[in-house]
Amino acid sequence: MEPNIVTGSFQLMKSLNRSVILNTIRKKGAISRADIAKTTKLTPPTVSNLVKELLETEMIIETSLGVSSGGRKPTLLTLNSEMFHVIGLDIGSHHLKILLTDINGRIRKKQIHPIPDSITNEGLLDLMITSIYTIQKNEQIDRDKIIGIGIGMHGIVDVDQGVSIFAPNLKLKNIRVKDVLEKEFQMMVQVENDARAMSLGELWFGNGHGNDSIVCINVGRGIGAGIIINGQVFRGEHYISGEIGHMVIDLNGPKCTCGNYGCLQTFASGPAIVERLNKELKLGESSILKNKENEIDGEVIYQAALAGDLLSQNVLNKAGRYLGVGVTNLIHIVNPKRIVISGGVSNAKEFILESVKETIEQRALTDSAKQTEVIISKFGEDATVMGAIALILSQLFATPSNN
Amino acid sequence: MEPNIVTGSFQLMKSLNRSVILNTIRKKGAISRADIAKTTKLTPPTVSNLVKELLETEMIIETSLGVSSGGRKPTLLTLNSEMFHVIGLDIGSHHLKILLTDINGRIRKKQIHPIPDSITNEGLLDLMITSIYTIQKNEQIDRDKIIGIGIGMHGIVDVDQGVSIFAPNLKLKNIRVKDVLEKEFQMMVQVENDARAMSLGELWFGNGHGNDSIVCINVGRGIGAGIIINGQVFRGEHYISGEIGHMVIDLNGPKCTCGNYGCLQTFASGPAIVERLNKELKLGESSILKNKENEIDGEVIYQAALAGDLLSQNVLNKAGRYLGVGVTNLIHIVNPKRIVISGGVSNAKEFILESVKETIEQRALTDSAKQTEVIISKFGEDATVMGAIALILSQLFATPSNN
DNA sequence: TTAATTAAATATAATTATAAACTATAATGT
DNA sequence: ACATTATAGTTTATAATTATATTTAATTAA
Repeated sequence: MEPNIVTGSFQLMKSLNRSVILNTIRKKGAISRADIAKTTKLTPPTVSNLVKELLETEMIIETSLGVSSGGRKPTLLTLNSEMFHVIGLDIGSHHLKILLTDINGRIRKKQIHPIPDSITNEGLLDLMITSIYTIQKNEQIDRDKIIGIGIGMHGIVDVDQGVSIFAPNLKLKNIRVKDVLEKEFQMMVQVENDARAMSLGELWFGNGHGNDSIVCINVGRGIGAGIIINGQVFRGEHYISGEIGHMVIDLNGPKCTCGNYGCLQTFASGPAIVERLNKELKLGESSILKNKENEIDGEVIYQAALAGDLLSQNVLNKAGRYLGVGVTNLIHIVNPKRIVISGGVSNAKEFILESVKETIEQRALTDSAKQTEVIISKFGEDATVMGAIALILSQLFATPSNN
Repeated sequence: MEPNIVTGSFQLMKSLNRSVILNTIRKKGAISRADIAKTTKLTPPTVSNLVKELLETEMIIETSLGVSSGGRKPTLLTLNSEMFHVIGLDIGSHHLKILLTDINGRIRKKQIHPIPDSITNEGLLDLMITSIYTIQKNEQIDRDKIIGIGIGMHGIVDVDQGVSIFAPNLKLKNIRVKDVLEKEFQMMVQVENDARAMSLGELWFGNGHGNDSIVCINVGRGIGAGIIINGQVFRGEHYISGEIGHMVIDLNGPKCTCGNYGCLQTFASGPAIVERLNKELKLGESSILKNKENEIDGEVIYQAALAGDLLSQNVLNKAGRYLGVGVTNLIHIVNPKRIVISGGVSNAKEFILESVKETIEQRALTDSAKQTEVIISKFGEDATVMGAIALILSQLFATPSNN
């Protein structure tokens, strides 16, 4: 089965130009036909014709008149953000987060539903469906004004089939998300791994904005990366690109849940940090967390560090340095312009970020590699669900490549 | 400075279709206009028109008549391989290898020139220029029948500027290869890092053929990888993607030349293997290489292993397992369909390949990841120079994306 | 021989971008 | 106030292509 060959045709030409114009409006905000022609190098009549069609489909609207510096005032065009909407879902281990946004990614409504323990495939799909109906009815938005449903979930996702192949934290396999939701709602459905969705979210709306080659690292219970190359999510052959949690950085390191030894995850994930702190406490290190062994989690350690607890600060710093080793390996392989760190552990940015940066500075091979930008996610907890929104928008605004 | 926006135009449409047709002829060999129309889904008149132009430029020729199953015999079209040629250079540490091929990558002439010790930038450029004149005159090929010059060289290469930023083995910096050669020869010049060139060579002509997402790992004095995604060389932001030789796999491992500890290179490169064997000999291990410490290099170890020397076999096996750890890390990050191993160490394939595969089988996260194909380079020593040829051909046959 | 079949060329139509001319509108200078 | 100039946007005509339909050419098989 050959992949469809992209040939030049009138259709392609037109849809390419329509897409160029649409993206120009999206990126520049309110812009006149004349300015679109200038920035895209399309001729004014071409722009006028395609703008007319876009106005008819109500994808864009004429808003106001701009200022003139001598001459007719430009009529400014913007996306018709009131008209169309997108739904995003984040399927976590214990909660389903659902978001309704406009076409610019501005949030209209956010809801959270608990996911019962030992849920089945059908149960989860039902929960997704009812949550979508609920948010849609609450906000009274016609179904045909919703463009699509994006879903970010942990584990391994077959994006082409729209199937969650394995979701370890829910103990589920082969959930046919796309099929079921497309049948129920008759609209575009995109399913993606959480870290990869996240990275697209940061690219579109967050701290990756303006770049086209970033890596987003999700440090929480596990560690996963989403790799963006040329503005596209990079998935690899079997949808497991970016599984850096199981990158071996110490052949003689601690045993990992995956069976190997010295995976990055055993050094820098949330659980690894908690474990390290507990170990140090047992060894008799002094800390304000002494005798609170049962209450300790990531947030507690972070608060203790903020309160000046040296042991907590030290443990977080160390995690940052280990993470830095993994990040440096990643820089030497993928060499992105910017790395965005998100997930639970990134909350403790004051104690993590600097040691990651220092480690890169020490270890990277070249001056340019040392200059790789490392920043914290803009969205924190909401990174995945924003990414789910971006999944749909990136389809909507994609430049066509087949006819 | 915005990147040029790709807009639809008649030019683009036509050049896209011309490129589609040209690539169809390249891939399928002798093919009729009618079959081109069928495989590309272009209409017969479109194909006829563009074929006429391609015949006029002499890029393709009508060869023979095919067989008919009732009806007019098809006239078969092929690339005019006799007409156009490509030159490839491999700049090694001690030798310059130069190759002249036809447009299908078939070798017409190969020459090797020694590179003097302590050569200067100018000296190296002169050597490149004279080697090109020599091979051109030897084969009596007009300059306007040579499409371009591809160059693969070790170290860090700025592909856009065509500058070798740093070539450690030659102790040279900032060699302005592209500028100088383009001025001298008035033709296309492409410079690329050796491992990346190599990977393109394997993709076009070698053991990556038919794939569009492979990783080629060059294991020799150092370890470097070339990553191919969607048929394109992936370079990263600062041209250092694939520098896996300095991927840390053991935080407490041996010191590397780069200053860090436990880089993959300290476990699985040629020098690392020699060093390990010497160490074992000093510890008193029995081997046919005993008391030959001064003669030992990679080739000697390989021959000893072939001759049944257990220590040599063991050392090579171990290197394969360490390499496997690095490769597994790479699989979890880049997740290619196929991995091609080349470079000096890959000569010892009988003792390396199986242990790499076993390690992946043991360590990879998912069944599909375990199934990543691992094979040895088709070209061995000539992998880089074949890649240099592929650099030019990939430009020549590139599908246009800007006008 | 003749009908059917396949290949390729030709004529004509349809689609869309492009160029040039034109209309609309506003700011500015006198 | 009014001409001049500048800018925005539309209309019309034209050019560059691909798409469709038709024709011609060359074979094979009955």
